[in-house]
Amino acid sequence: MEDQQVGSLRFHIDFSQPLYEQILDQVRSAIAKGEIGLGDKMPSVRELAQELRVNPNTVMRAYQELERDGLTEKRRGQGTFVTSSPEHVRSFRTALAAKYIDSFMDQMESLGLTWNDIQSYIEQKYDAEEGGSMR
Amino acid sequence: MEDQQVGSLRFHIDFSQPLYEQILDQVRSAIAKGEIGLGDKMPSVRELAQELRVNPNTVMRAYQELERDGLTEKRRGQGTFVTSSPEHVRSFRTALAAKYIDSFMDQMESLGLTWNDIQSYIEQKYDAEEGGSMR
DNA sequence: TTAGGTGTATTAAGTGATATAATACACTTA
DNA sequence: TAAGTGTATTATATCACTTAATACACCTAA
Repeated sequence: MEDQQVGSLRFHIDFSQPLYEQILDQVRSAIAKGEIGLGDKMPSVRELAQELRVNPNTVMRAYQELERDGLTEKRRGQGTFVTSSPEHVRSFRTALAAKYIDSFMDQMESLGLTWNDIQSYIEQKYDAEEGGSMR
Repeated sequence: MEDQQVGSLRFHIDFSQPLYEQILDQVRSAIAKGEIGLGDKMPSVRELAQELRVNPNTVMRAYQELERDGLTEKRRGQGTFVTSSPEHVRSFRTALAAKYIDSFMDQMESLGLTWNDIQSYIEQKYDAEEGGSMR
């Protein structure tokens, strides 16, 4: 699949998952990682839809979820903007991470794996170090 | 939701996910954790369908996937049995765990979390210890 | 004031995954 | 032979997802 750049946002869209979900995840990621700055203007619904060759309603769905998450704010007639509140980003990131981690731990438990099993695998595969990043 | 016991298998089925997927996951888990023994007979397609109040085709779909995974074997006219090969179970468990872990690490990376962030959260929440289990 | 860009809402339609239902067939065991 | 296996087929229904075509209220800049 091909990557697409729209403003400061990068997208890789395929058909493995719902389109609105991929848009949602990738914008979330960009905000969480600071690839798009606090207060920055997002692409308009119509523009992003056109760039990604997707229906405006599909982009809308992703944008509405982003606002519910507190990651964006809308200004009538002006557009959609990334929240200016670092706390909003931080708390959302924490909550989502917790959700992912809990779900992951349930999966591991269902396979009968211990925490040490997981650590072994990860440290071996990702070569994690004290204080290092994951890559 | 209510739990159901069918032979040595426990099920909790709800409507949060596809039915065949829940059946699949829960049988996998039972095999991986040894809750149902190697070589044991599984409930028949019709019996399990009746117990879970689900269509036989839905159980069939889960059973076919289990066989593709190498976790079960079918004997014509006799029924479906858990594989007698510990290696099959072990290799499947390893492969599935790797898939889960990789997907999880991608999620964490998308939120900009480091391996240490994850460790801190888990050790705090699950109170993991050296050599201990996850619960 | 006007023109064009915002987000939003509505209605209609199509597709695919999921699930149910009813039925039939080949095979094995007792 | 009878009953229990897995399997296959056909039809139907529902729901999530997506597209399409419009329309409306709001804001900004010319």
